[in-house]
Amino acid sequence: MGTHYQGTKAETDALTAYIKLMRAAESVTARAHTVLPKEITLSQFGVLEALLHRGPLCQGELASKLLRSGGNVTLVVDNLEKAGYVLRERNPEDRRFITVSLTPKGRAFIADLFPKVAASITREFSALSSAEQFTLGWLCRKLGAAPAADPRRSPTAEAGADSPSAT
Amino acid sequence: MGTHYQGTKAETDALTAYIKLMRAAESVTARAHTVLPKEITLSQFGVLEALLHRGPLCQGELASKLLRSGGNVTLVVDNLEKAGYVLRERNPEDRRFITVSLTPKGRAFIADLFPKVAASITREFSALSSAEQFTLGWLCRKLGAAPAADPRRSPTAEAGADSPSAT
DNA sequence: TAATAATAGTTTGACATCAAACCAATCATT
DNA sequence: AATGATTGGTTTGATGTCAAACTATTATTA
Repeated sequence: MGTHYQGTKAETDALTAYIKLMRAAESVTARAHTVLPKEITLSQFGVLEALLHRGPLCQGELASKLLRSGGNVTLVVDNLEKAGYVLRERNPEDRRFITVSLTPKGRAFIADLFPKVAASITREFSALSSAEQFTLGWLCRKLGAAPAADPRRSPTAEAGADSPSAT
Repeated sequence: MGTHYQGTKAETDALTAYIKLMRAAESVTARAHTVLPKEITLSQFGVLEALLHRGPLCQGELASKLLRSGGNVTLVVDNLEKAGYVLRERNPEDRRFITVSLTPKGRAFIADLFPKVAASITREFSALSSAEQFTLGWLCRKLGAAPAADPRRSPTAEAGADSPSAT
């Protein structure tokens, strides 16, 4: 999103902030990503991390935690299952649900890996002071939450879980 | 990235800020995305916008502006070419380069569309004051730029173009 | 109870994305 | 000029991603 565009001040301000937001998100993710071993992807990491910190979940819950479509979760869980990191079990109460849980192998793997990723992200954020990190989080929160006074928005990326201990 | 993880304060601070950063980037993009007509994708929009505001570019330049791999640009340009929005021309000076430019159809399309997307993003950012937008941009800039005192980083997402009128 | 929602997951088709292997053109060095 | 290295693009194979159509299961309701 360039600013070779002659709009109002409000527009150039917003676009300028937007491109920086996107660059920061992409850069930090790309750099944090480098600590992942090659046998796992970022999406797979996300699923394993959710299972580690929240316990077994059904696929719909995973989809809403990760802000991804159901079809996407089906595929990512497929790949994790093939790799032996997770287990699928039909819920006998309501056979529509499938509970996904970590295998011992998966648990050992993610329990070892997560602290490394956390350290990596912490290292990235050390470019900002604690107060700056807080300010950034606060501004992002306002931005992400904003229903933005407009109807007809995509359903995707609208489920909550944005507060501190909530992922 | 949850915070059901008991790490140091620096870690929980960084992770908390990180998840908010990612949520904000995803939410804003998803919502801004909804103004795109269904015949175009976000990636294709990115290429057209770059060509509109910077003129014809070769694929390598597009890749570095958009922080994408060369192979990716090849595909996205393929699809834009099929749709009749862009044109590929070998550079006669140096036949390794391929110059990508907008067709009249492509130019009319993106010239009409861009202001709508700009307005949409501006609407999203109206959740923040002008000063807050500036602060957010400044913090994101520090974060995105940060070489983070660590070697062995991925080459991807490292090419500059982060300042105001620079995309 | 039978017909009809609604819900959870899967499948499909199109596009995106990367890394790695590859090809073609140019440059560098001798 | 010939060899070798570099550079720009393409192809391939694996994964991710969505929306939309589909299946199976449960809930509603007539």
